[in-house]
Amino acid sequence: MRADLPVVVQPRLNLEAPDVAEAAAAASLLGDRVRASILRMLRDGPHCVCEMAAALGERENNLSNHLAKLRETGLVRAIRHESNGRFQYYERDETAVARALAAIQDVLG
Amino acid sequence: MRADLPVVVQPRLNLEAPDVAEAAAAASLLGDRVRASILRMLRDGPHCVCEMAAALGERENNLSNHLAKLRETGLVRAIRHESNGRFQYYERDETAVARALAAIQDVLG
DNA sequence: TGGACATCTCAGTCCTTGCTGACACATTCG
DNA sequence: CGAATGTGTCAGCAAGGACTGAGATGTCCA
Repeated sequence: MRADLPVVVQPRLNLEAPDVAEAAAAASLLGDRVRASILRMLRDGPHCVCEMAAALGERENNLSNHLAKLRETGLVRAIRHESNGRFQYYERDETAVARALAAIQDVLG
Repeated sequence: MRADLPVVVQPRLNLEAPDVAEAAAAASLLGDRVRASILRMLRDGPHCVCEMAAALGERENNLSNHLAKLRETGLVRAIRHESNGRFQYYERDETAVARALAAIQDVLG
């Protein structure tokens, strides 16, 4: 099912550039295996840094770097464990994640 | 509306790494402004290289490089214009695009 | 309080990747 | 055919980003 090609011989030069800044920024974050894994794991609920580091076979400080980027863009936030403040838990900001997905959907959908 | 934190004091080390390879690969392509713009513009129908290059303010060979990457991963395909073979038109492979979106949706959804 | 543990920060290094420039190839038109 | 135009390819360069190592901070427990 292929759309018909335009019948013009001259290319249409009035095509305008779409605004994909938000989608590209979100996709850029998702483009890294570690960050994509983090967001996928946090889909099922909060996890602490050491849990995710162990699951991914990455060092804790490396994961902390990636979490910082996700934190700066608002996709995740850090929360303290009530009974054990030593572990740093993270959870997704579902509103921000939904916005990111919507931006990507506008490009691909 | 925040999910309750696990009551365990010890971190759960049995967490397994999710498979995000396809999502990360797709997002990596989308993470570039030029490629994201291409996919967005092609959403509304085929366009030739010079049209998109003009719209984005990019050189044609640069666009050709990006189109090559999208072609290699199957997201777009090249088609010839019937009445003017000088212009190279591109269209999306909607099946491949839908797969890419589904992979990303599995991570963010 | 001191030690162990979990995390954060940051500079340095290395690798990846986007852009450019030059050239090759194909198609159209005079 | 030869010139002009549109596109593809590729090496080289430069900028960006991921990973590491060392040190600092904060929390729990003996």
